[in-house]
Amino acid sequence: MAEEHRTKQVIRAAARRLFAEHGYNAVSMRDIAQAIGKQPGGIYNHFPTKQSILVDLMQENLTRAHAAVIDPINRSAAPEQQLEAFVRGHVQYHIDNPDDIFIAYMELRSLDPENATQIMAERDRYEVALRAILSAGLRDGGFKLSDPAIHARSILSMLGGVTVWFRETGPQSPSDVAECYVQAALQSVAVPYTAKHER
Amino acid sequence: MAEEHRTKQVIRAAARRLFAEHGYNAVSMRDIAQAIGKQPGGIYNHFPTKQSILVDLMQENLTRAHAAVIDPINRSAAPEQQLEAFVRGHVQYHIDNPDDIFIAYMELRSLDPENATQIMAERDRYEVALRAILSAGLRDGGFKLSDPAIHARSILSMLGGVTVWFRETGPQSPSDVAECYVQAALQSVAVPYTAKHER
DNA sequence: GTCTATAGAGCGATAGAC
DNA sequence: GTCTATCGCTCTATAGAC
Repeated sequence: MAEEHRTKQVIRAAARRLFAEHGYNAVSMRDIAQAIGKQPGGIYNHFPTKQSILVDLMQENLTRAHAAVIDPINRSAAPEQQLEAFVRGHVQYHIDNPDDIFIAYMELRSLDPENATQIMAERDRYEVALRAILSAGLRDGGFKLSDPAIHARSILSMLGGVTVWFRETGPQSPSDVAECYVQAALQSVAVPYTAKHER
Repeated sequence: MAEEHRTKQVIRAAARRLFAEHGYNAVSMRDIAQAIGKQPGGIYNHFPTKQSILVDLMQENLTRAHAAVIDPINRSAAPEQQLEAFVRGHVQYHIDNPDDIFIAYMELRSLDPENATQIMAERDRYEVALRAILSAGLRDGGFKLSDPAIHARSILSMLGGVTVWFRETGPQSPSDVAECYVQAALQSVAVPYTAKHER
């Protein structure tokens, strides 16, 4: 990967923080310029439009999330273990990248139509990966669920909430939080009245 | 006056729809005026500022949600039944009022500080009600959970996701969705967590 | 109570010096 | 690549006719 200009990275960092805190529409190019100690016009040497900054941040986030959560999952392991790995990685990524996650959830509607289509297509790849795990568990009898698509969205919705309140809580460590969600996710698809699987 | 009241309600309905669709900051007074077939200046005969429209919508939503979900719960019933009633009412209210719910989640940061404090205080009353149910279930042994505060937020986060995707799904009826969430919520507090050893 | 008209401020984006 | 300066536009809110 080519080394990118330092100023561009500084702009990214400032925009990420400001977009997450105030929302894309509430942040002006002047705000970003002030945050990095430069003049507003200079930003256009690195990004052609304000919208392009948002698209850049969202694309980079999706690429990193897929690499951090989906790619490491052992696709030949049992579905229960795959789901546990997914939940753990997902929660950890959310905790490690709260601003990117917040932007991803909140600013889809701030994208121009063509950009929104592209970002949502990339986003779908993430949900498809979870759905594949649930479908595998449904086929081999390890999971009990009515519809993999519904449960995939239910789990993602539940997991998505972690960034809403994690910063507000005090003594819970990231692994505590991940443990709580792993339990909830596995239970939500668990087969009742069966012996616990061996570990 | 009846005429005044009617116009104010029309403004509310238009603002609710537009704020939910595009976000508070992306909607102008001109947009609202155009949506109701009036001129922008006339809106100020009914609301002193644009912000006051948002506050009005959020307050009304919280009042209605509390009346529809919390108030009907039988506080002398078993915690399991109270939790089920809460989840069912909560999901139903979300399905019935998607725009209000979306605004409540997305536009807290668009509020001026004093308005945000007031709205969040009212919001807390809702979470406190759920926490009381979980604590009651913890005391009488019906629930097994580590921390009512954590599980209350976990459940609310999970339930909050329903409006994100419910419109996108096809054949599921509201009662199907409520059933799915009732099961997930009850399971998340009804099964004891068995700590797993580190590998 | 709704209209027309506009004030005053802030916006994204551009031009050109250096 | 950053600066100064500014264009053209949109915004919230107000003033005053009717």
